[in-house]
Amino acid sequence: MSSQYTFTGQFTFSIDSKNRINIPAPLRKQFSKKDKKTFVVTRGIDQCAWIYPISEWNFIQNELTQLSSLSKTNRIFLRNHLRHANIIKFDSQGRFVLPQSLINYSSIDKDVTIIGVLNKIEIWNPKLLQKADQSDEIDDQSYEELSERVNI
Amino acid sequence: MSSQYTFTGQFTFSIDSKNRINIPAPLRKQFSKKDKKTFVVTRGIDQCAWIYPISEWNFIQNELTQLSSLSKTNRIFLRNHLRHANIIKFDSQGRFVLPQSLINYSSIDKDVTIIGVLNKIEIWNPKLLQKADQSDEIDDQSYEELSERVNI
DNA sequence: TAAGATAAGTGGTTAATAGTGGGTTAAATT
DNA sequence: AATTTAACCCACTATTAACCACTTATCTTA
Repeated sequence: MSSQYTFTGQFTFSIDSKNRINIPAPLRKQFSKKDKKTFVVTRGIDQCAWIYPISEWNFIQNELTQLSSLSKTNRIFLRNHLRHANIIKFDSQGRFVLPQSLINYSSIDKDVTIIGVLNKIEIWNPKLLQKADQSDEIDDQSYEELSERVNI
Repeated sequence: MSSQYTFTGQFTFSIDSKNRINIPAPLRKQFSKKDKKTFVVTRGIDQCAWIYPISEWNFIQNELTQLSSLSKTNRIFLRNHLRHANIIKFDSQGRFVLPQSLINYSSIDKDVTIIGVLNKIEIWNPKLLQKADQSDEIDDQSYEELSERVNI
């Protein structure tokens, strides 16, 4: 199933004294009415925060409800993926407050880089993103594997 | 069948001198009118307490009645999951008293971490949760298996 | 190209709500 | 009947969310 969202682009904004971050207008405009300015911020797998529009998140959540809590692996997985998920709305100016736990997790200081990655938005400390950019090279072998799945 | 409840997020509160714990407002708001502030607190499989809204609990109970008591595993499982279940309502401030037996079981002292895990809420001693977080790593093999079932 | 108009980003203030503590009354237990 | 326990109510404080205002940037149109 493919998403209705196709976030792209990169923006650098600042986080204010009340921990509010502005969602760049080009991304914000994509939010459909049915999502009512609502989204989920959670831990990314890398050292950043992820934002999913609520309808996207609901889709993921539906898959998670299939996992029984009798399995230990499932319990750990569910706990750690759900407890960091915050349901949030952006205000009339298009901002939201980034929870302190996520500020810590992604080592965000004053400036943030916001990038669109198809069905989600990522919030980075600019320096960490730059570092990840340099170190996280994709090797040729992985590119070969990707080429079989994605036709660019 | 999927639940109407989709609890998420993490909150750290304190338990007061009368053993009352506040249910975080974002979670409390989800309670539907038909559940009338009523829920079941019981032992979690890990060292924590689990909270199910009463309608969720009724659904689980239905599933449990399918298990034959001829099986020893079933007998033990049923016994241990049913005998610690307390039906409770939260007060007009949104608090409830956590039974002493569950305080002991989950080694709760002064602070508690409350996390939403879809159809249930977990109550933890913050230190134990942190410890569980560190020790309960999911190995690569399990991640592989999960990846075939959940597309995140 | 310049000026006006519109939208975007940033900052602060106020009002509502959430969390916490304690006290009083009703109920239950011994 | 007395003591303990649990439910209910009231009140204070801190945090959060809604609101208002200003500046900067971008787009439009003359």
